[in-house]
Amino acid sequence: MARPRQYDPETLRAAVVSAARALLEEGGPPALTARALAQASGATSGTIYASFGDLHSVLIEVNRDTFRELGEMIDALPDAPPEPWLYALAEAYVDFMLERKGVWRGLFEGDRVTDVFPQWYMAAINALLAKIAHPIAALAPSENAAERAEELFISVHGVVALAAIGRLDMVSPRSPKALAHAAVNTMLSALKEASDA
Amino acid sequence: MARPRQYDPETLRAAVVSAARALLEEGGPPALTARALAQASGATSGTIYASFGDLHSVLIEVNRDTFRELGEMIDALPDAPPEPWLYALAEAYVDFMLERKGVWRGLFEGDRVTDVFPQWYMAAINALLAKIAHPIAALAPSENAAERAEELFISVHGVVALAAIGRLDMVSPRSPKALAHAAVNTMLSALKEASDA
DNA sequence: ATCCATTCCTGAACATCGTTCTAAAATATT
DNA sequence: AATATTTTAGAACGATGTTCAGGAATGGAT
Repeated sequence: MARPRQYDPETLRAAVVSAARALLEEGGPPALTARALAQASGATSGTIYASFGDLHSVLIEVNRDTFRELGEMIDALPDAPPEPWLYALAEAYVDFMLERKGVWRGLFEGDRVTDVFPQWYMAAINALLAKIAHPIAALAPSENAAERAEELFISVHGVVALAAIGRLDMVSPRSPKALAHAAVNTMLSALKEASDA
Repeated sequence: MARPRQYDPETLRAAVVSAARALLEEGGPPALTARALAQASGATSGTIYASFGDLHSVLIEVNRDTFRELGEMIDALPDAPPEPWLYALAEAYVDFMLERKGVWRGLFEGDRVTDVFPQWYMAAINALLAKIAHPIAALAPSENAAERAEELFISVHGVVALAAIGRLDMVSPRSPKALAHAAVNTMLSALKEASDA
């Protein structure tokens, strides 16, 4: 007793999110406009708003996808002893994010709009931190691995943050990967120094 | 033989830059609009455009001011031995930037619009890096102090980057200052480990 | 078979944005 | 006084996110 749906909701959602990712990669957050999204996904802006509420929600959905992919990427890393695995994780993380500069900017630019982030958002971050903490705990049992993991993540984040917006060269001529490697190396050296003392 | 200037150019420039800083602090880059700037500075948007060319140039001038203030702040730090001085620098840097979150966002968000940054821009960054490298060189003469300085800056940048957009709490419950302190501590430990070996 | 209630979808409309540009304003010179 | 010249004001343009009035399309009721 109503006009039938012209778009399968899930298909539409997927098409919009996929188009959003493409737009983000093309021109960063400013390129993620309602009209461009409508054009690229085949629906009209009104339909997108009916489905997502606003543009920011589209971005959130892109981020959800990105976190899922990041998790899969990490799970696919080959097993290795703690030290090489940590290097591999850091470099893979850098590669992952810098292949998605536009998405990265969507994740980290702009106002924090919600006080409380979605549960899956925090879960994804905590999973990543736990994966960093694990080899650290193995290497330095007397250290607070969770804290060291936070610090290491933040260091690598600094590298990616500058690289993603094309400003890393203002600080260092080295590549993002080399700097991420150095960050891991510094943390590992510090862990050794702590256990020496 | 012409209509007299209604605004002293330098006064106007200063008023606009000052208004721009206030708007940035109020609401971040999105609040830096031509019309709000006109309202707050007493001139009209047309006059601002005649003087600055575009809004991005206003932002650049705000950044110039900020770099100048940052330099003055660092120069005013009390003398101290290398280690405590480095801790003091890191914490002062964090304070400085987090007192200026809006300005910080203006500095690091958005597209890189120019391939080549103004000379004073790079000079300011290099001066900061040199000031970090100096105590490192004193502590670990066998190390590449310039590279270690780049790495330490990037780590602290990671802290500030997350804190400035209100997302540090997603990664760590610790304060920005505590995390900056930890970054310095980790670097110092790594330097010691390197000279031990 | 016709009509209606219901739902879906489109696209025009609104306020605001950066930016441009036409004219008005205001003086110095002729 | 008239004109030339420069400065300023603000309307105008295209684009933005978002809303919403109304057209489109069906199932059920008559």
